Amino acid sequence: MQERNTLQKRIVHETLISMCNHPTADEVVAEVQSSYPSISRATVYRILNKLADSGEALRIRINNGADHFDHQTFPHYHVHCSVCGKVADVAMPVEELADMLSDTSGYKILGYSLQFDGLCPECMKVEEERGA
Amino acid sequence: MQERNTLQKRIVHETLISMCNHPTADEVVAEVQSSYPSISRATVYRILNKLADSGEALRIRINNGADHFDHQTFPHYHVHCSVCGKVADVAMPVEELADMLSDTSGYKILGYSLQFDGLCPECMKVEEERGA
DNA sequence: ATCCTTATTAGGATATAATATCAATAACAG
DNA sequence: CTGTTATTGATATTATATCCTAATAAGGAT
Repeated sequence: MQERNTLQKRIVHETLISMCNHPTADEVVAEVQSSYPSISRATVYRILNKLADSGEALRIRINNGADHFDHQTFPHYHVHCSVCGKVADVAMPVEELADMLSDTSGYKILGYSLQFDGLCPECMKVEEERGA
Repeated sequence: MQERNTLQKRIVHETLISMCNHPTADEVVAEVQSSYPSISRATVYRILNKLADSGEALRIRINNGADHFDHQTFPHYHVHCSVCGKVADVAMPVEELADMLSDTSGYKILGYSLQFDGLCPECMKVEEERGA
């Protein structure tokens, strides 16, 4: 048996979808528990991680703070306000985006960070050998 | 008096520059303390933050792990191996980079995350009012 | 060179975020 | 319905980073 459909998974995912402000894991916990007090923090964290790992949600890492989650999975980017911490969507091609953002969005862009995740050649080799 | 040139600042910055593996703050602490045991963790963290905030270093946030630092400040990006955790540089224009990376680098790209930091219009307003 | 002001530091305590542990629960295949 | 085992709840623990405070020292003024 591989994976089970539990009430908790459905509730956490639906709650995330209903929240449009790029909530942190703890904000999702609070929202879930407002309707289902018996669902534990560990469960919400576990399910959010699974959603992020499987590509059903995005995890957004912010300097000096908790991870935020986004149920929108189409390719897009995020702006994070250094003062109030709000996270907002950006839906544009990325080249020279920082400048465009400064010019057109009203944001004052101070910096950005792009990061790819995946397997390096060495680890892919190991994975293949384990699988074969 | 605005800012003071301390031995600690020089040592931390020089140590970061000498480390080419995108070290975490704790790795910088260990390296610094191997030569200067009296320099405290809090000091190294403070100085690394200051370097990142002033643009003299880059902070790279990684899912499920500590921040990494990079003394190279020219615009470039990073690949993070999900298995071994290594961080490597990417020096290419970013459009459709994920696909290019998969094809040419030997990495298997599973996802990426781009994030801008700055001030949102509301916070800029507040800042301006405070300054005026 | 010496004094003064105050930015900075050392070291430990504390805060915060996320994960590990493990017994109890419940999904679902047979 | 039953058995297997993935999943959960609750809490402990870890990991990462910051806060706090007295002591130190940078660098301007004398």
